[in-house]
Amino acid sequence: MPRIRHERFDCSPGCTVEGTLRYIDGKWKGVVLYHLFEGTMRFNEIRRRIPNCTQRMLTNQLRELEADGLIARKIYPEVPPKVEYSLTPRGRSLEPVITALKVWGDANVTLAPEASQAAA
Amino acid sequence: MPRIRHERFDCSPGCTVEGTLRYIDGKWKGVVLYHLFEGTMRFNEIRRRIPNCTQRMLTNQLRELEADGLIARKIYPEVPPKVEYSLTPRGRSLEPVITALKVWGDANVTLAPEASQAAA
DNA sequence: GCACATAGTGTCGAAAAGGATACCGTCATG
DNA sequence: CATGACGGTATCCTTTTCGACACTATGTGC
Repeated sequence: MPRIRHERFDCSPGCTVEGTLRYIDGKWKGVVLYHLFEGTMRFNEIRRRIPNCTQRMLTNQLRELEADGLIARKIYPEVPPKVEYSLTPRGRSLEPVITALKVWGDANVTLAPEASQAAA
Repeated sequence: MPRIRHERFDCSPGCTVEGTLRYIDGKWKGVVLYHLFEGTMRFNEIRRRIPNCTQRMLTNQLRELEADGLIARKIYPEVPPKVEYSLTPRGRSLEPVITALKVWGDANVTLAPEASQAAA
């Protein structure tokens, strides 16, 4: 998964903004991170909290977050399998960012867009 | 332009995070907003600040930001054409978000990714 | 007449992201 | 023996996004 979005971030002063975006961009990364702030969780625990996300997508997002060093994946060699996800310090340092996103969203985002124009 | 990303944001408590992301997601929106915090600007002024963004892309991003009510577009009926872009109050309210993104980015984003692994 | 600047638009095509679905191995339960 | 839970993969296909490039209109300067 390329995950490029921008080749470099020194083109312009505001480019580090895009740089950060690179990490949380991905359809479910924001929510995943948000939930992980609550604490360590197992795969299906996260899954249940994000019902609209398919298993494949969740796996994808978790893998990318892991590759970016934002979350840690701990496998317990048991049966049935048990895998726990938690934030790394780097991931935890994103908390103010996610919080800012959430605060703005709570104030400005219409929860169900269709409701406002579903008068068709 | 669909710009959906998520159908609704009430599926899970963290979903407003994705809701906010919907507005600033788009390859150059973060930078565009960032630059507009400095003040009103003309089209080519913005363009010069984001050299890697093509004209068509910039137009696109500006149109989407406008449609989302984050920026205002003022056309002066002159020749040669003159169009000014500025933030709306709603757009300005995103400032803490963009700032949070920038702060984290400044601290955590490697400016030129290839430099760190271009040892090929 | 030609090129340049402004602020775009239109079309095309490639690449990436996302979704649906089916499948894997193992153990416990019924 | 069949089923379900766990934590995934593999494959296929569609949608979305991005980038390149050409083209528009008008007025000015040469």
